[in-house]
Amino acid sequence: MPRPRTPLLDRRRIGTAALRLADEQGGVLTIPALARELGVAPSALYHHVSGRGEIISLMREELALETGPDDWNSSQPWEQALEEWARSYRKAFAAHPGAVPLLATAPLAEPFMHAMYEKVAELLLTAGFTASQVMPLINALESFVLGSALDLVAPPVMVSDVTRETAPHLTAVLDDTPTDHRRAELAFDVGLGALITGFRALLPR
Amino acid sequence: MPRPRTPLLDRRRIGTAALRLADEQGGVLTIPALARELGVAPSALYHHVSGRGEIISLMREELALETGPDDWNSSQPWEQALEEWARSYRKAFAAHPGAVPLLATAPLAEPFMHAMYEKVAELLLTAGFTASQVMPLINALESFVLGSALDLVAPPVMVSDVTRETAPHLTAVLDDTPTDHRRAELAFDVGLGALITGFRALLPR
DNA sequence: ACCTGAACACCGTTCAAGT
DNA sequence: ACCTGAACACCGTTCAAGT
Repeated sequence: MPRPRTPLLDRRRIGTAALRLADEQGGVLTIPALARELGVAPSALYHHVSGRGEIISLMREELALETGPDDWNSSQPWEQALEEWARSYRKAFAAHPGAVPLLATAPLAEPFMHAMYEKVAELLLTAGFTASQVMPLINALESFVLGSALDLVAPPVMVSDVTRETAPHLTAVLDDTPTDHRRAELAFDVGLGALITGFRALLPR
Repeated sequence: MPRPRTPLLDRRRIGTAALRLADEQGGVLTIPALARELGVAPSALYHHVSGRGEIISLMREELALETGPDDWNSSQPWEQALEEWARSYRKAFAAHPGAVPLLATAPLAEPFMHAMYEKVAELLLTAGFTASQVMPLINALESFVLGSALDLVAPPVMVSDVTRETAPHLTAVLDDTPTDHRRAELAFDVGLGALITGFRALLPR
């Protein structure tokens, strides 16, 4: 067990493996399991990261790499560009649903965030929003995307017999609501559309 | 150390203490610390709850009790009623910012959720939305509220010197954005207003 | 610089024993 | 029924030792 000629580990590989593992295990991520996955001793990880928290940061970096600021096209009407951004953002989470509870509790990590924000900020300023409007708009949309990511793994609302009696409107509504993955899709589509409509209403006409 | 004549513990007290403790400790909740807070041995907790997961459920129940379905008035124009609901929902989270990462990763717990949903479902049906529209609308708004709750404890975006050079639009925008708690408030206000405007646009006119 | 293996403090949970 | 104290498996992290 000497030092290998070529390193077994690097931060990128740790992030990738952690993301895959957490997804498979439904949000449970332990250092021993991660080390096993990577074929090293648990202590080896500490030569590359400062601890568990940083591993989760690496997972967000990995996620951001998969989205990438190039994943959406900002040279089109701002409504469509913004929608494309939000969809690509959420798509990254949807690719690792099991890991979402670990990832969606904070915005994506530093360098990527800046690249993303810069692009969106320019988009919205060009669209005619004021400087003081832009960041709230971005934050609001991001909150919606993170919340919607969590919604991907939310337990379905159950219609028991008591529900049927005590909550007739809810029951009627649930009867017209899909129970599979289309439930969260639908909610995201509706919310995203509404947000953009609402944003447009803020613009001088 | 016999059995006390009157029980030291019940689920309600456990939930309350856990919520307070997690808030103080910034999302860190351990069984030993909780037991110490309650003046009992850690093992005593297992006579009232099945484990750590259920304790977190109790915290959500406690939060829901603080909001309560009576905290907002549904007999007013649906826009205002819906806004009041969303605000009271988020206010509950804002009262325990430190605990948010533990709480916002799932919707509030069972019985309260149903009472809340029933009331909102009736509100939206009466407003003229179709049965198949209502649940997506509720889910979208809830995702936004949960995401906004997480935004309460999001790390602030830092404007370094490199940002200033590589991200001029972002820099300009951040210069016009508050850095204190009003940042998240503003984002919530803007997003909530936009969502409701967008919802209204879905109604037949 | 990079990995191993032993070691430590600590956590979540179980269970027999006590009233 | 409700609590204690001991016990167990397991986790995150540190560190000396090896190349």
